[in-house]
Amino acid sequence: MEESFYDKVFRIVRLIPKGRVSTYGAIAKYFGTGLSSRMVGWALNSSHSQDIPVPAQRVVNRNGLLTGRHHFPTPTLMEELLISEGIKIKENQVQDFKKHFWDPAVELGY
DNA sequence: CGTGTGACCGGCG
DNA sequence: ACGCCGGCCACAC
Repeated sequence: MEESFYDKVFRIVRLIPKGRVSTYGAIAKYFGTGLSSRMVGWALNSSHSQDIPVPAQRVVNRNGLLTGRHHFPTPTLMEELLISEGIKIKENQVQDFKKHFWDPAVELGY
């Protein structure tokens, strides 16, 4: 069973530690510069269909903005989850985003 | 089989 | 500094 490109994305997202956040671009880059960031968000669009919960709330755009919050069951759920993990959110924006940033290419060692 | 779309990113005017 | 445009790959219709 080869894992689809979705499963790879889900796996990386699940590897994001609690209290950390990552970006679509960072994950896409981890796959290789060939993959565009759009694919990451698109894959996450199917995350709801996965039996294994995917912490998609930890994935934000490079601005630290919770762009994907509209795709959650409730638009406030994403913010609530991040706050619940100790991340501070202000106006749909991650505070100290750079400090909470988790880069798979670095943390996982490329 | 071709077109459109998508939770983005980076470059250029 | 800001706004607009193209690119990039995968999947659905």
